[in-house]
Amino acid sequence: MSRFKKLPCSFYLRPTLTVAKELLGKYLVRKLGGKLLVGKIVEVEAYLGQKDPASHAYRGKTKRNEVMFWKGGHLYVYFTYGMHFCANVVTREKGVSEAVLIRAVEPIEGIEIMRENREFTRDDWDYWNLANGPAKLCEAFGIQREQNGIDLLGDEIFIASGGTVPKSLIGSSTRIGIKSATDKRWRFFVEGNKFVSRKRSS
DNA sequence: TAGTTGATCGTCT
DNA sequence: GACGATCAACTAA
Repeated sequence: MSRFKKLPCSFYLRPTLTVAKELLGKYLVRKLGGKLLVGKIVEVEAYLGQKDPASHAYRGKTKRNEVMFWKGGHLYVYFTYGMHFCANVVTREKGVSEAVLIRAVEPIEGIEIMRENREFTRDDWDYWNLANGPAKLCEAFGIQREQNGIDLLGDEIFIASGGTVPKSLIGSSTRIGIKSATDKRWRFFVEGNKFVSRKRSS
């Protein structure tokens, strides 16, 4: 799959807000059972560790958020609400607990596999609904607890270069589902893209 | 169509 | 013992 070129480690070592914006338009690639799942990233949120009251790492390192302190280029997967997983890309150098939450992707390849993973049965659910939310994305891509701490420079899961979204098309807003730090507009998404979460269908 | 709530459990206080 | 970086179903208007 030379079409999908893995991003180098250096991509993840830059400032988190920069990485967050540049992740838009890139491809999330997941190898699962010999099949390839690919989605274009259209929505992310930045979590700036100790500077950010909404971050898991705000109060310091714990067993749960340990991966956020690792070197950029790892995957931090956490379990929440008793039933959901969310995937983050760890950024910056080792010891800095910053990460980017991947909130939504546009399915590109392996759509049938994603359908199976999400157990789609209803015909009126179209594919734009497969991964337009952090927990749905993880379900569709088969990302669970075992993928916590995985190396994004490996072959199982990685981010591949793709189009870069022009600044004029990057929208920002407050982050979703959190109650603190609502003055930080660290959610970024592709303006007008129908695969972004929290958009009503019509 | 907008607002509210139940499901469900690992992690932290 | 309480709550959460969520989702989807349900209720009211």
